[in-house]
Amino acid sequence: MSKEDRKAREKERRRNQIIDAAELVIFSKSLEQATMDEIAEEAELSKGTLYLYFENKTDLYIAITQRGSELLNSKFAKVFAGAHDYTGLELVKMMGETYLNFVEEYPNYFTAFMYYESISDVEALKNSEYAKQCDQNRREALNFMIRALQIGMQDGSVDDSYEPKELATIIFASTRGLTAMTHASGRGHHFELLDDMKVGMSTLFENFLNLLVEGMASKKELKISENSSK
Amino acid sequence: MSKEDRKAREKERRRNQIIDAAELVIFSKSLEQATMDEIAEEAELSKGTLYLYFENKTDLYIAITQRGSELLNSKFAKVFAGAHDYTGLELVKMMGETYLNFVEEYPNYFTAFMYYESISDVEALKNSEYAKQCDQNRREALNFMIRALQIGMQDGSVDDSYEPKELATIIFASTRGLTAMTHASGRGHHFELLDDMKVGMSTLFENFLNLLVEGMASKKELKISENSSK
DNA sequence: GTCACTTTCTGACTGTCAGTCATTTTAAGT
DNA sequence: ACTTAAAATGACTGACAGTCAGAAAGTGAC
Repeated sequence: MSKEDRKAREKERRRNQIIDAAELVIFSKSLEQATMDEIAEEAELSKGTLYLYFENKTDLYIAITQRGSELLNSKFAKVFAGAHDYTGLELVKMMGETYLNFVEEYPNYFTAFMYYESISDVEALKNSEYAKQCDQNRREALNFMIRALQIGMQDGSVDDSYEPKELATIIFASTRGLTAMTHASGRGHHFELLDDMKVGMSTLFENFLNLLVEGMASKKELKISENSSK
Repeated sequence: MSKEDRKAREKERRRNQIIDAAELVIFSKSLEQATMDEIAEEAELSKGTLYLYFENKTDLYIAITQRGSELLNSKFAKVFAGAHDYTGLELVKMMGETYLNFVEEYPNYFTAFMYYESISDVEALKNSEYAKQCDQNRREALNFMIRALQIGMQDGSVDDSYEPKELATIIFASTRGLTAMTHASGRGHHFELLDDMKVGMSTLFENFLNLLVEGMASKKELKISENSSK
């Protein structure tokens, strides 16, 4: 049925055209200051049309968020494409770095992530197809991390007394906290902690990873040496 | 000048009365769904009056955020009130637990924190006196953590090869990431990771702290035993 | 090429709500 | 009681998200 196929493709194109326009307008100002009329004009469509493709303004912004999460996951996937040459622990570090680079390269997508997470009106999420995909993508990202940890536990680089899922969640959540800070201080936003201390974000992040790695690295050799000294 | 004092106090009382009402209304719904008219009615004042005390709706919500940050800091202060009996490392852990408890006890304040951090319109922040206080409170919270670390470096419980400020920032940011996840999964919000894995948040958090602690604990004895085994 | 029918698009319109401001009310001072 | 200053009011405005009746474009049959 190339007929319905083509139609579906065209619909998809329109959708993307709208999201493109929305990114342009919203990223140049902010969600609150951007209006649907502006976005419609940028997309060279009428406002009414936007509502044929998106439930409402929030839904449209979540579609942008979804794009961002897709992009981030593709970066993670790339890391894993060359996974053979690295230990699991190295993969974990690389994922962390990938995350940080993403935030620095696409701060606007990260702003969208932050907004998405701050949505307190749960109903608004339930009605959004894009929100479901965002969540799905997050699960997928977490699975990457779980895989990295499992590899690490196999090759002995990661302490296998942790539950991989649990450890992955911890690493993910804490890394997100770090990146959120990077993001905040990257603009004139909020308390400029990093300006106060004369420490670059990359140094900070490196230390963070070291801290984590130190905590999760396999303790086997150390344990042996500990015992042997007693 | 007890005259101006009293006036100032009354003004402060009005202000609090409005914030009380705003909390009641906004917490029961959400920021978007709450209207200024409702808040005014709840406060038994007219809408116009709200604007004598707050720049705009966002500013009012930031005032709530500020309250929350004040409350959180008071909890941190309590931890330090009994600091003598604990090592620096223990204090760090206790601060983490305090944070987690706060999120569980006052999820609405944490929602406000999340919103505050997601504000992408920087101008809106610049105009808010409350925003400045929020930032100030954050700095203060960070100082608590720095002090805990310094104590730890003194008593030998914390690895002193780190820069205290830097380490404090890392711990804070990553802990925030964890608490944000706790918060999200505490409601029907977003991907219910924690439901998937049959792991309680408190267990997860405990492991997180262990991981951090493991990484930042003083390595001196270990290093000695490592050397002695070679 | 035209008619019938469906799908897509339009933009004027509506309702809601944040924020304003001329006017009133209350308080304080003399 | 009168004056002046400060605080509070609520009707009003402007802006904007979201709607919907009707126009336009596309499709296919004859």
